[in-house]
Amino acid sequence: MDEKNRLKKNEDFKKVYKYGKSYYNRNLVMYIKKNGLDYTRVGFTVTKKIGNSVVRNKIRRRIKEIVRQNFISVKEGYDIILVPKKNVVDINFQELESAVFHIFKLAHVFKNQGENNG
RNA sequence: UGAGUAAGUCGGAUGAUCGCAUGUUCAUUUGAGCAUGAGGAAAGUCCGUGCUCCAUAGGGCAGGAUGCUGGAUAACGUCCAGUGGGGGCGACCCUAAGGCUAGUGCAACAGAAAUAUACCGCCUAACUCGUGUUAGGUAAGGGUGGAAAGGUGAGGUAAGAGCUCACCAGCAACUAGGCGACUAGUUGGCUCUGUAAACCCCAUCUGGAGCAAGACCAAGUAGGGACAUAAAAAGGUGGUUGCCCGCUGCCGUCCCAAUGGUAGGUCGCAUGAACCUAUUGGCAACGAUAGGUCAUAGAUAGAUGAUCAUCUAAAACAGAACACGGCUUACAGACUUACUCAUAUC
RNA sequence: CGGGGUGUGGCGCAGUUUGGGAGCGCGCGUGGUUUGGGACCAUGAGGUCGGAGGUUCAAAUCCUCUCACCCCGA
Repeated sequence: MDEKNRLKKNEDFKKVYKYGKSYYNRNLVMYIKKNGLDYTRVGFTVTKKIGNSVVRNKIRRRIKEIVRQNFISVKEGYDIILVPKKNVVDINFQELESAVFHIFKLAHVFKNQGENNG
């Protein structure tokens, strides 16, 4: 997972929020959109409702680590934004990992799954 | 041993695997090695500075801030040493603490009366058999209130009253000590309600905005920029934080595909009112001199995480965003030093 | 990062400037009216004035600290 695989520009975030499809479970919300490139970019949004800056940083780092470890099995050509919900504060790393896997399967972004046309 | 007061320190550690940011060396397409990598409050943004820009920051008014004294400091609403007041047996702690005797305002309800007074009461005189009525004196006692015109005691009086005296409190002047806040003493007249975190007065300070400040490079897009004061300088029309004075642009001409500048990028950006050691001035805050240290966070969707093992067990509050000096607020647990009181023993 | 505002019965608000009685509308309870309901009439309950401290005789109001929410600028 290189620097180019990070979603950074505010303009790109706005595009995904506006035109992308959304999936959710009890811990996460995911926005996804085809970007027309040959690689996938991932961004993270942790809102102020989650907690103070220490809590927000910890959650963002954990999600980033989960995505980094499993990035090799994600399909190319998508912009993805992950937004944690408030109950993420109370769950541990393994539960968060299974929540991320669950939402990736819902959106069909793993390489052994079918096409997502979002 | 128990209870307490003050000051200060730490605030998870070590190892292994994967991964991040910056710097540097080697390779120079990918990459590899090494070093470093959040706090005591980084927080709140409550003050003060540095730094940057503003075409008016100049003068005056208004507004704002501070408010016992002396000192420290780049500066402060901070700190130190004192003074007065308050609390504690004590160690010690708290203190927006200038001026209502410059002026104005306000003081509900209760109460007779709220800055002036006579409801009950006390006393005297007249009238009445008498309960009492009328006129006058009084501020001791009662009741109301946060506050009723010094307090306590004695003398005095028809009853009373600083009316007189003693002590105490307060005020003014003088003398002595202290740089000063103030303290001590003497004398005097004889007493003055509270509120300035009410307007206000006095003393001191005060231009505004803020690193998303601002400087440089510069796609797209768009026409833009420079100079001058000639007939008149009067006038008109704009700008200049609330107002006035004052200051200033335009009411002309010329030039240019370059100029200005958005997205984006580079800088600002970390060597600083820095830290350590020694000597030295000062009660202290703090300073002076000499030597030494510095890659020791510097991002821009924003770097510290995940798993395992051991200690003892998972640890509190909490994450730099230009920097610094303070204040305030949050904080599991552990520890150090000095002092006070009580009890017991020697 | 900077600037500004709000917090008062269950809900929406006034009162804060100039300190002394805590109020208004809707809603709620009870009674009346109606064959019954609505509307209407009468009456009643319900508030630590976001929290803590201070000034004052007295604080929703003045001052300081603090918490939550909302809006604006770049």
